[in-house]
Amino acid sequence: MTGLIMVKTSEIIQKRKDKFDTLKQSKLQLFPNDFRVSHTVNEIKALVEKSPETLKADSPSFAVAGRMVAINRFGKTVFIRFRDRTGQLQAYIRKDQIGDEAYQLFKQLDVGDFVGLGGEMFQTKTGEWTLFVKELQLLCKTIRPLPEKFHGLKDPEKRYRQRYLDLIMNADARKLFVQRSRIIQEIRNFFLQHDFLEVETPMMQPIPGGAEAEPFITHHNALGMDLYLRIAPELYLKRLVVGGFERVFEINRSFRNEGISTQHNPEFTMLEFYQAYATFTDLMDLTEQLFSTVSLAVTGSTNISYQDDTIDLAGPWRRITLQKALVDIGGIDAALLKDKDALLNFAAQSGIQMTKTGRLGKVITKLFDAVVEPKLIQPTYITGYPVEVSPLSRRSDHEPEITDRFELFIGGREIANGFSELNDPVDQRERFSQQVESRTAGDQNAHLMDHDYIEALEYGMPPTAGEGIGIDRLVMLLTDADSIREVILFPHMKPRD
RNA sequence: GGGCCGUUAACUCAGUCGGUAGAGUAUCUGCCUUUUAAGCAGAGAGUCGCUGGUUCGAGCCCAGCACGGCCCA
Repeated sequence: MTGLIMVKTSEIIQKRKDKFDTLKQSKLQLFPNDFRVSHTVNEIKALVEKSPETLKADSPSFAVAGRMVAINRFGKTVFIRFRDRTGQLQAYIRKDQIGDEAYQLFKQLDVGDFVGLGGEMFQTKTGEWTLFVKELQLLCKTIRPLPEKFHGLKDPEKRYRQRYLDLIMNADARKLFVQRSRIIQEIRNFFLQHDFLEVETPMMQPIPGGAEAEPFITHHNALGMDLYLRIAPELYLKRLVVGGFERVFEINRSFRNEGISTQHNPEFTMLEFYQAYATFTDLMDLTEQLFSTVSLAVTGSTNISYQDDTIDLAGPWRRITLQKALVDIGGIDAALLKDKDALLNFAAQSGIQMTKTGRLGKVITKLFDAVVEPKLIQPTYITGYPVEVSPLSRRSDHEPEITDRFELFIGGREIANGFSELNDPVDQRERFSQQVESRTAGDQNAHLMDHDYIEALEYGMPPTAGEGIGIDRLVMLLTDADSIREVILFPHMKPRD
C-alpha cells in the first residue's frame, strides 16, 4: 500500500459504483455509441410552436438524446427532464409502453445519466408538450451524483475548479459563456467587414515586448535558450504592417506573471488591431462603432446595466486629456501637475500610496489610477499621455512631450489602449534606450531593447494606428460580471494539496 | 504582501453557554399510470479543511498552516 492514498468513498458514491458493477455484469452496454439522433430539443420545440395540429394528427417519431436532469418516479410511470445542447424537454415513460425489461433497466438509472429516447410528442393535462417514450436506451452511466437541483452549485471554488458542474447546474453560467463566444464572433465579423486580416503571431518570443509587464519564462531544449510567453503581440503585428498587411488583427491570449485578482488572470484574452493610414482619433471613432455594434448584437441594446450603473455605449464618448481629468475629475490643483515633489506630497496627504517613484509622467499616471479611474463609469477617452510612459507611441506634432495616444475607461476600469504608432526608427531606438535605463534603475517592467523590431522599422512602416482591447473585461461589462473568473471558463487556481 | 470573512453529509445550509452532530434536497426500501422542487411511510449516510494547544471534555476557545471569497497594496 505504500504510496497509495486511501480515499474514503462516500456512501452515496459507493452505492452508485455497486450499481455500475451490477449493470456491467448484466452485459448491459453502459457506454454504447450507436444511437442516432434525429432532432434536437429545440427542433422539436420549434415544430410544437409551428404546427401543433400536425403533431397531434400525424404523431411523427423523434429520436433525441441528452442528460437526465430530473426524474419523477411513480409506480409504473416516470416523468423525466433531459437536456441537450439546445434546451430541456420533458419525457413520459410508461411500463406498458416500453416493456418490463426496459422498465426494470430504467429503474436502475440516475439523474445525470445520458439517455437516447424515441417517441412521439403529446400534451399532458397541464398542456406541457412532452415526449411519449416508445424506446429508451442508456447512453452513458454516471458514478458521481450531480449537486442538488434546487439550490444548484454555489460554492465559487467548486464552480471554478469543476466548471463542468457549474455548466450542468447553472443556466446563468451556460448563458454567460455562450455570450462570450458570441461577443468574440461579433468582434471578428466587425473587423473582417472592415477589411482587416486575421493573423496569428508567436506566443513564445525571444524578447517579450509591447507592454510593461513581467513575462513567464520557458525553455527551448533543442535551441538551448529561454523563451518568453508573450505579454502582448504588438511588435509582431507591426512587423506585419511593415510587410504590407495594412490592416491586421489578432484575438490573442497573452500572459503576464503578476498577481491574481478579480481583474487579473495570468493568461487573458486581448484584441489587438493595426490600421495603416489611420490615426489614433480614427481608432477612437472605430472603437465607438465596434462597442455599439457588439453590444447591440449580443445584448440587444447599447444601454447596458453594469453592477449598480447604467452605461451608455452609444458614441460619441467623452474625450478629455489626462491633465484636465486630474484637475476636473480628480480635484488636483493644476499648479501641482508640473512638479513631481508637489504631487508626491499631495499623494502622501491624501493617503495614496505611491510605490514606484519614477519620473513625473509615472507619478501622474499612478495618481490618475487612484483618483480618476474609479470615477470613469461612462465611456471616456483619456488622451495626452506623456512620452515617457508611452515608449511605442508617436509624439504629438503640437506638443512633443506628449503622444498621440488614448486609453478607454468604462465602468471605472481600463478597457482599451490605442495610439498612432511610432514609426521613426531613430526615435524608437532612443525610447528603447530610455526604457533600458529605467530598467537598470530598478523598473522591472520597462521595455527591453529590440534591435530586430527597430530593423523592421528601418525598412519603413507606413503611418499607422493600433489598439489593444481587453476582451475579458469587455465580456465582464456586457455580461454584468463582477469578477474576471466569472468570464474565463477555467480561471487559474492554486492546486489543492 | 496586509485586513476581514468562509471551509460541517453528495449539494445548500443550521449548530445556543464548550457537554456524544442537525435540517432540506439527494441516496436506499416500500406504496403510487399525467408529475412540475410530485406525494406518503421508513432507513442509512460525517476525519466538522489540516496540524498542534487549552480543557475532565472542542464543530465551538487559542496558535499555525492550506484552499477559497471580498477589500486594500
